Amino acid sequence: MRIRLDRSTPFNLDVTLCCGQTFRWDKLAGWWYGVVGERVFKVRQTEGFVEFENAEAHLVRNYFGLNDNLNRILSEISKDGHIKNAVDMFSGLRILRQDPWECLISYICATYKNISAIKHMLSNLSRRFGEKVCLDGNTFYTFPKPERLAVASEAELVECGLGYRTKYVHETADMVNDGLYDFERLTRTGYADAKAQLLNAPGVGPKVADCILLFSLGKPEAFPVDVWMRRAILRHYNDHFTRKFIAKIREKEALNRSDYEKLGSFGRSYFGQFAGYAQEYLYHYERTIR
DNA sequence: CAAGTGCCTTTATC
DNA sequence: AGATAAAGGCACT
Repeated sequence: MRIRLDRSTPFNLDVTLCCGQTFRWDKLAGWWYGVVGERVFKVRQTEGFVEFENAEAHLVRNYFGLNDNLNRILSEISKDGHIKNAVDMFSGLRILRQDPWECLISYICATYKNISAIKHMLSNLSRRFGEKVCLDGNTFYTFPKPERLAVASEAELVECGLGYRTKYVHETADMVNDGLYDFERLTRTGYADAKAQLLNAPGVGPKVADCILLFSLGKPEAFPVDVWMRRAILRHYNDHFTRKFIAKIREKEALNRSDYEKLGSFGRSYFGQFAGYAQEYLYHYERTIR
């Protein structure tokens, strides 16, 4: 099965899966394999097409954000030379629509870790607590259900390499298992309200919440600011802030909540309703070019 | 090869 | 309010 990609639907599968928004895809013999829900999606990009197996076209379109009008989004965020450069370089990078539960746990785990370590942790969690699914002779695992992580012992979670994140994951799994989060409803809730609700979960601060909102809850205005984005802002957008503020965030190890929100609202007011796309292009640029 | 640094931060405490 | 320290452990240099 395949989806045609014409000039009005730019897409770059490799960049989309490698840019650090998702952690459980593998490229084997020219095909990307990733578990989406209960199923292993098998996907590759060829001239003019996205080809896929073991999935349905509407699910592929939804997961890879192919319903978003990327040309319109890119022209809307292209406010200056720097972002235009990043957009030209990685054009076709799309924001995925990931599973909110998996995204929530993934980004709780992601705090203060590098991407390879995050992949390692999530792979451990899935292998130990998920369901085995095979395709083309390769073994994959679904992401563990909330009820499974809720009954896991903390010792088991520590063995997956979660470290101090263990109790956050465990308690958040409890909350989700108890029905405290209706992700379906959160996708229909406004950005600020949905964010406030996510912040009630342990291990979820403003940055983690923004990642969940952007990558799984369909809030393209979310503008996560991690160390790379802070660098990008210091390097290319410091004239949008006072000298004093820039000096402060240059020196400090960690951003406090109000400084974080200042940077986030800059992103939203400067780049507009698709600030999250701008963030992902700038983030990827900063990580690959630097 | 050892040791140091950094990592898509949050929370507790003062 | 705002600053500071502590919290795994792995990958990279």
